[in-house]
Amino acid sequence: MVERAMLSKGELEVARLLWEMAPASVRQIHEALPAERQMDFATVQTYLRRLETKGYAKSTLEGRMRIYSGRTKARTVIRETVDDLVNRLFAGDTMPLMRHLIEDRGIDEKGLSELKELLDRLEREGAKE
Amino acid sequence: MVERAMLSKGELEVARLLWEMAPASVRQIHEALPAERQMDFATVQTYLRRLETKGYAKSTLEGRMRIYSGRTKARTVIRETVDDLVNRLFAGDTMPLMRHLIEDRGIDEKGLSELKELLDRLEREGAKE
DNA sequence: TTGCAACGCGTACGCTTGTACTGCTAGAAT
DNA sequence: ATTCTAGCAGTACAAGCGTACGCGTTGCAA
Repeated sequence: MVERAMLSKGELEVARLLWEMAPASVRQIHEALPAERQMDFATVQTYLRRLETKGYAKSTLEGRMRIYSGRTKARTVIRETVDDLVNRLFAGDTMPLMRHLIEDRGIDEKGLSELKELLDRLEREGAKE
Repeated sequence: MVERAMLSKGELEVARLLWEMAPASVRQIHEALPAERQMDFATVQTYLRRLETKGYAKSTLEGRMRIYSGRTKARTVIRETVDDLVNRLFAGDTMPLMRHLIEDRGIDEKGLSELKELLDRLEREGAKE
């Protein structure tokens, strides 16, 4: 596994859109940003360039437009990011985060049943070590 | 709610220890750092100072030692931090994070049953809106 | 009583991040 | 042919962050 520099908060936001939409032009990503998250076109450009520099994205010129797509799986980045958070905020223990998510943020009906299902399945398979 | 500057990753680590141990001296926090997380004494000092500046901690001089304790509840900071992560990485949707935690990180027997209990309780109370 | 070890406090400094401007260019419009 | 437009690449730059040195001080050991 290549050692990649960790993504900053801003980069993460852009990366998420990239995973969702890739391949995508700068403009597409820029337009996909949530309205309240106002950000300059050029800023998005910079983020994408940095993502590429750090090895998280690749791009090609399509005519005069640069088209980006991801080069690292979302899942990998998510794992790394969440791991880092859990380490720093909970000394590596997942449960407090889980508790927080469920108790403090609350989940809706659908989430609730999905979770229960997930847990049941895990139980049947035997909990991971 | 006072507008506090967000905590950086490093600050979070120190803040966590502070919540656990407060009231605590710089040295106590420094020693409580996990062995592999090598960090200079002076660095811990700086973090604590910054935590205080940002309004997350308060301190008093006890003889020649500065004793710190938290001034914001852990729960609040955790909420803000996790919210931020969820927003950036999952567009504000909690479920993917939950799924990730359960499926990709795996949980042990104990966690599994605790979670199930939690969910059952929630279900009885009626899922949150 | 002299010196050292421990501590706080101020300061430093290079790196990263957030945010954006500028100059250049190629295609579109007039 | 000339001007407008949209996009890229490069550059900028202040604020924040990670990390730590060094000075002045003080309680304790010798």
